[in-house]
Amino acid sequence: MRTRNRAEILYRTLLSSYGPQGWWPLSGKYHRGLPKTRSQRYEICLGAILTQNTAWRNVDTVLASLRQQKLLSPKAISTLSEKKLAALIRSSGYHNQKARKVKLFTEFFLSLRGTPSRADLLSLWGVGEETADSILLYAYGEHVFVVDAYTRRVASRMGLLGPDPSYSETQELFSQALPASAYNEAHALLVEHCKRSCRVRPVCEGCVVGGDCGFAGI
DNA sequence: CGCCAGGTGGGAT
DNA sequence: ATCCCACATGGC
Repeated sequence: MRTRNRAEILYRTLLSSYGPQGWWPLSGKYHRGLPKTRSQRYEICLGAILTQNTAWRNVDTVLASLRQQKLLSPKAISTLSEKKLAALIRSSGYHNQKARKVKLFTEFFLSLRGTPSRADLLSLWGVGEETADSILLYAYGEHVFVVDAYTRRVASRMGLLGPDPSYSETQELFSQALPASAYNEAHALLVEHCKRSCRVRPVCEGCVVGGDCGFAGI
């Protein structure tokens, strides 16, 4: 299908233009490949929750601060009260809700053996589709394509999908267009692309996608 | 200073 | 199923 082909071309264009992104970012550095330790895995999960509708910069501040206070571990978090935790993660926004989410997730994480199922993740209060898929892909190396607001924006503006595409149809498009080994990199590249060019108020000048996007821009 | 950021859950339609 | 809204801080 032509749409699939264009999605694949988009990925190749972004990769050759921006280079490999080396995701998931951990506090203070970037991490390539699967997390090596349980601690890194936990940090990725925490970041996935804290970054919900929030700029990564604000999340990074929180993670670095938790790390410095030796609180960046499931056991340490589990000993904190929800109120204490909320104060510690304040600058990531929605801190009251997120404190509850993190507490619930942490209990889940401590009881985990091996890789969680998507359904188990989704059953947790505060874990929706994007967060579940981010955790599966970046913390556990499962071959799941992560859809976020950026992914939908690009796909929609390029005419790969209609306006306001659903999570599942967006996921299906990219899942079928790309090899599973590229899911990790593709998501990271789409984020980078939207930060540089495909913003809410698009900066079409200098956009690497150029002619393959019919979006009029501003 | 208003806009925007790697969403989610709950309630109404 | 699909809208609509609350949730909150920080940087540009």
